[in-house]
Amino acid sequence: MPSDQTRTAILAAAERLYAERGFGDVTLRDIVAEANVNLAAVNYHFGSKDELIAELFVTRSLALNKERLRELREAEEAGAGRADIAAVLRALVGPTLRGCLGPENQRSTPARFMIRVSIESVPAIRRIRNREIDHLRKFIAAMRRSLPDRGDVELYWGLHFALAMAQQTVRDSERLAKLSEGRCDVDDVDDVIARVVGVAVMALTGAKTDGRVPEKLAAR
Amino acid sequence: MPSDQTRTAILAAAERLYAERGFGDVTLRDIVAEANVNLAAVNYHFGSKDELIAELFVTRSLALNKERLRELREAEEAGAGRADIAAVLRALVGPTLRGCLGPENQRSTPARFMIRVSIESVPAIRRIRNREIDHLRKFIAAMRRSLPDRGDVELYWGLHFALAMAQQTVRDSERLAKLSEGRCDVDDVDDVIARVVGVAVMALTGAKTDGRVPEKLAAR
DNA sequence: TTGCATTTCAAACGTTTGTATGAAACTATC
DNA sequence: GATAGTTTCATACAAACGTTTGAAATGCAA
Repeated sequence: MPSDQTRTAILAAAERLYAERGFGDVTLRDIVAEANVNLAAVNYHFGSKDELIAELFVTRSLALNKERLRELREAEEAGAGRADIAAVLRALVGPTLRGCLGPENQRSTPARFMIRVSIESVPAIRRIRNREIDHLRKFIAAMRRSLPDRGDVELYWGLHFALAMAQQTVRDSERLAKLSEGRCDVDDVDDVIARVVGVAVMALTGAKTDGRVPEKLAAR
Repeated sequence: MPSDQTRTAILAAAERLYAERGFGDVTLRDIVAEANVNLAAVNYHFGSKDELIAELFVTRSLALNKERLRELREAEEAGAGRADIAAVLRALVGPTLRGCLGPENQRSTPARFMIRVSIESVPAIRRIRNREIDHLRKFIAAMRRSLPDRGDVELYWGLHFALAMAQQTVRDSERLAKLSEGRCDVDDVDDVIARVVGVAVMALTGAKTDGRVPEKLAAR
């Protein structure tokens, strides 16, 4: 069995650097310096730089999808098969928002890496991204169960807008903070989630809700 | 007076290539080939690659802001100083959406270039982007006039979400098209604008509207 | 220990990048 | 049409990049 100590160090270092500085200006030499391994190690263990990026993306993508689906299942069980639409949307945008916002020290590198992916879109990743569609379809199905009288087109737009608001909030939280002179608190993760979900629910139903987690669920 | 024929050719070629393929993989040699000028011309006329990008961005940024403000002024005049909130938001997101969506042949290179800027965020541009805040503040002011009983924090979030939905729609219209199997028509620009504005208005007021241009205005 | 496979390492390779150079071509003024 | 200023051009340059190489080091079974 091959020792994968070096492999793991490279993956961790690469993810950290990509999350921080983006793909554009992180070189293999940066990565191996951060990981304290030899330059040739990347090509030895992964074949090429692109394959390293691809492996990182696939791993994190599967993990994010899994967490989203876990929360979705939880929501559907709580609603006896017909989840509250707000809960479905929380399962969709919650994992990303929780991982990327909040106090500096508790933001997760994986979540910030995934945001980089959504920002920069390098060729190595663009080729694999198709599986995302199938994943999102599961959420469309859940939304359909939750709002059976809405047309599919409305559901697509609702999901699209929910993801848009969530992603843009992580991507450009700085601009919002500057614009509002700090009065929009993007570190209050629960508030941000409630806002995004609230607006998305209104987009889908026309009714006003606050998008917050109901007491009975939030208590657990 | 120096002839700026070469200058103009370079600017046009660079904008086209950047809009199409992004900053990441467009080299100076690509640009001069497209513009049919010598390699050294870029450094002669612009000083460096970064200064070329910066000039492009500043030009287009000013033009976009100008068009937005023109539509905003039009909306405020139509409302006698107190514009309909939907009209304010249309002035904000309309120019970008109209330039980037719709039939292939009528999409504008400048608009697609600006979207690239918002996607990739190269260092050369990140340094200049601060002026954007001041521009957005003018829209906040207009929104405040339009909805005087809303708190500023709500206005900030509303503007943020409106821009988020608009930008994500242009950035990833392909995913929405695939997800919906073509049933969300992102080429119907007026419909997209109405949806984005409609949701943003609901986010701001809690009331449902269709976000469409009122007949009396649409007729002009 | 011996022998073999795996892993590390320093060094180099071939490209590609943005930029610099100096001569040639062009333009306009006198 | 000679001169000075501007622009073009082929070419070169140094730096940075991902990748390759072959030898040294290491791990492990016999």
